[in-house]
Amino acid sequence: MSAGILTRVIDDDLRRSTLFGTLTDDQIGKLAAICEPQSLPTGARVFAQGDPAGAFYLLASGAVKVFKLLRDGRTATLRHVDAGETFGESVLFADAYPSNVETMEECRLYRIPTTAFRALVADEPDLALRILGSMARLLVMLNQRIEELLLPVPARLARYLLDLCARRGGPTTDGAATGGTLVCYLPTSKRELAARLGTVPETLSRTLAQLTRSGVIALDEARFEILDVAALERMAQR
Amino acid sequence: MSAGILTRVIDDDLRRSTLFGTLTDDQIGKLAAICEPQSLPTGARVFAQGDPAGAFYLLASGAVKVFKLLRDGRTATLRHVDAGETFGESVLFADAYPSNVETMEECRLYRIPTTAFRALVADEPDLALRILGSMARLLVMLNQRIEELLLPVPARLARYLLDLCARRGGPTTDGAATGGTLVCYLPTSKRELAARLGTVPETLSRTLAQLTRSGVIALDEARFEILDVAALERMAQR
DNA sequence: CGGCTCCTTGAGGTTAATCAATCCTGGTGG
DNA sequence: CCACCAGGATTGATTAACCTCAAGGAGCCG
Repeated sequence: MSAGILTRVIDDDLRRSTLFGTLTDDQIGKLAAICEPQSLPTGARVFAQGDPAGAFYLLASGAVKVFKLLRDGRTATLRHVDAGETFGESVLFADAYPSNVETMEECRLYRIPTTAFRALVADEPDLALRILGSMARLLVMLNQRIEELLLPVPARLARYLLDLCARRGGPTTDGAATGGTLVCYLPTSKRELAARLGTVPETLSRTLAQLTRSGVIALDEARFEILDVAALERMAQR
Repeated sequence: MSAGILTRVIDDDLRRSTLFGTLTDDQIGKLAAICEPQSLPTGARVFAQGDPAGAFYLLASGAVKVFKLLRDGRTATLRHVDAGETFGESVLFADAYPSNVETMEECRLYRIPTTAFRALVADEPDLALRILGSMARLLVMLNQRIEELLLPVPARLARYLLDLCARRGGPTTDGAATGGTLVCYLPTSKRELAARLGTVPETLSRTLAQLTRSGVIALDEARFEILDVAALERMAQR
C-alpha cells in the first residue's frame, strides 16, 4: 500500500533529524501522524516575520535561511538551516514569527502544527525534554552569534571557516606542516555568506583576498583549504 | 516553625516569577524542594563561561548581567536580568555555561540544579510546556538583540529607551503635543548601559547629547523624558 | 553577440572606536 | 571647612573599520 510507503518515508526523515533522532518507534509514529509534508522550490518563502504562528518546521532535505529584513532593505541572516534540523521552534509559545524563512535550494520539509505538537508533548514528557534540549542548543548558538557580531569581520569569517571545516569539514587532513591543512567547500554563494556574516559582498571579497595573499587559506571558487590553522584561530580571537 | 516561614518565602518568590508564576500549589511545592536559596553582594560572579553546568537560576531580587569577555578585554553584555526572571536556562541540556553572570546589585537568587529539575519536568509535562514557553521568549529576545546589533548606535539607543519606557516606564504621559511625553529612569550606570548597547561610554554620551540637543529627549542624571516619541521611533528604524 | 548575474577591485565617505584631556561629584583626611 | 583625590561622565582630536558608490571582468544563456 502506498500509505505504508509514505509513512515509512516520514518515519525515516524524522529518525534522521537531530531533534527526533532517538525517539521510540511509538513516539515517531505519533509525531508522523501530525506532520504535514511539503515540497518547495528554490527561493520560496516558508513564512514571513509577523505571520500568525501556527507551526514549526523540520527540514528533511535542502537548505533554508532565517533572516530579518532591515528597514533600509538590507537583509540580516540569523541562521542557515541544514537538512535534519528544525526551525521556527520559537513560535511554539509565541503568537507570531519573529523572522523570515526562505529556501535556498529545493526543499522537502514537514510542517508541525503547534497545537497538535503541544498536545503530544503533554502526553510524552520525553518529547518535552528533547525539544527543551534543542532550544537550549539554539540559545547557545544565538549567544555565539551575538558575541561574533561584536568582533571585526576577519574574526567572524575565520570562525565561520573553522566551524565549517569542523562540522561539514573534509577530514582531508594533510599531515604536513603546522597541524596539516583542511579542505572544505563554501555551501552558499558569497552573497549569502556575506549576509550570514553580517557584512556586504565587497568586504567579504576583500577579506578572503587578504587571507589568500597572506597564505592562510587557498581559495578556488567554492573550494577552499586552510593552510595555516593556527593563524586562522589567532585571527578568530579578534 | 521557621521551616514553615522559610518555605512560605520561597513559594512566594517562585510565584512572583515570570516562569513559574502560574504553577499549581503542588508544582510550586515540588519546585521549592529543589531550590537552593543564595544571597550575593554587588559585583559577585554567579558563574563564569566554561564552568561545568550544574544549575540554572531564578533571580528573586536585585539585578544581574549576562556577558561575554572578549579576548581584548572588552565585555559584551548579552542581557540584563531583572527580579522575577530566570537565567542560565540554556545549560539545562548543555555541559558548560556559555557566558558569565555577575550581580549588579545585592541579589537574592535560587539555584535550581539541572538534574533535579529535569527529573521534575519528566513528571510534570505542564512544567515542561511552561519552561518551553520561557525559552521561546528568550529565543525571540536574542533574535531581536542580533537584529539590533546590525543597526547603528543611535537606533539601538532609541529602541532601548522606547522599550524601557514601555516596560518599566512611567505611564506619566503628559497629554500635550505629539503623543505626549514619557518619563523614565535609566536603571544602570551609563558605563553598563553602553556595554548593554554594544558600544563604549564615549559614544553613548555623544549620542545622548545629540538627542538632547535636537529636543527629542530631556536628560537629567538618570532621569530622562521622551519629548518626541515619533522622532525616536523613526530613529529606531535606522 | 548582448544581456545577465555574480564576483572582484578601486576610491571616497561615514560611523564609531581609541586616545587624551577636562570636568564633575562624593568621599576622605587634614 | 577645605584641599585633595578617585571614578564616572563628558568633550575634542585622531584613527581605523567597513559601508557605499562606481567601474570593470568572468561565466552563462538567450
